[in-house]
Amino acid sequence: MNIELKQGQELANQLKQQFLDTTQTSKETCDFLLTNILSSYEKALSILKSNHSPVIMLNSPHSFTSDTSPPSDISDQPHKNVFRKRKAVPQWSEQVQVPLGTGAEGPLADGYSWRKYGQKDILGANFPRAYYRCTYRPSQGCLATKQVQKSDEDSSLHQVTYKGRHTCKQGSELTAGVVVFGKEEKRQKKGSYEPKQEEQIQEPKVEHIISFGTSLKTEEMERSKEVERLPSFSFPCTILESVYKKDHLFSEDMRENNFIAGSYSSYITPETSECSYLSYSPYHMDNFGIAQNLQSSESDLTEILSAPNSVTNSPIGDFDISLDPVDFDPSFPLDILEFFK
DNA sequence: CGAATTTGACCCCA
DNA sequence: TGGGGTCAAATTCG
Repeated sequence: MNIELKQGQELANQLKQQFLDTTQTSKETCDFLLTNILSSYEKALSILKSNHSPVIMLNSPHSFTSDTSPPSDISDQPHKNVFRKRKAVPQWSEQVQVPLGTGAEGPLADGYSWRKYGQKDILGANFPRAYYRCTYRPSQGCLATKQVQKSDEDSSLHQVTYKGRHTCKQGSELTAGVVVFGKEEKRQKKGSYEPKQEEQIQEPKVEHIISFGTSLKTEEMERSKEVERLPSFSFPCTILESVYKKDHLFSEDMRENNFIAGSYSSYITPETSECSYLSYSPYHMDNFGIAQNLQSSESDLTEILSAPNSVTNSPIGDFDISLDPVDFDPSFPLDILEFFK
């Protein structure tokens, strides 16, 4: 796997050089490089995938709606600058699939310490929804929260909705690859739906997890409700797309609080044309050696990438622009260059 | 014994 | 008014 990744890195570097010298960049060259990069990643990730890693499936990009967004958000304020600061709490959701028979019956840690503060039976849902907030909320004022709800259809599937960003500095000095599999449910109380695995797993944070993409995340942060609800938004099959659940939003002010969205490696399988799969496997990613400090790098990138938006007033359009010139496969992680920093 | 979880009550808003 | 989200006292864990 390391070989494949190394190769991908090399190819990405070549591609980077091509970008730097756009006058001599041929479409064929880029195409070739990208094809090989994708191939390398596909191989590497398939290895990961077969390693009993929990799989995170981001929600289908085609299900964008505005369930939780005020319907009047656009229509009522059509002339407002879409990039105005919004105080909406950034929120997004993921579907976390936990492999059976691994001892991990619940959603695995996402790199943060969470403390459960409530559980609620949800109308129409077979399983209750659990509410978590950052463990360090009292001490550091971190307002990040998440909700976890088991899927009705597949009990191994958990819908995880994150709200807010972590502003805390968690105990991230733990050894990489902390294995939480096998942590047994100790309590057998009735009504205890949420496996304990969910809690107090202080993963080494994103530094040990392949980044989902700095540039991608930045774009996410540039998004507003209005943008997401534009009907013309139709990325065919991208990680970007799948990140944005229909009824959840990314607020542009996410960057202000060092929000981390890229905690998972991502890839698209050839067979998967409608959704993205994120292999969330911090336990097997030690070999990547990719230590990204997203919290420190994203603000700069945000500045860079947000520039076009301010001109075109169309983040979506900017996406296209950023992809088209090089015939980017939309499923290809946009942050490939950052990926190998 | 401090920290985390449970769980019924309470609050808010559509 | 009811459903979803949060609070906080009681309970359990380590």
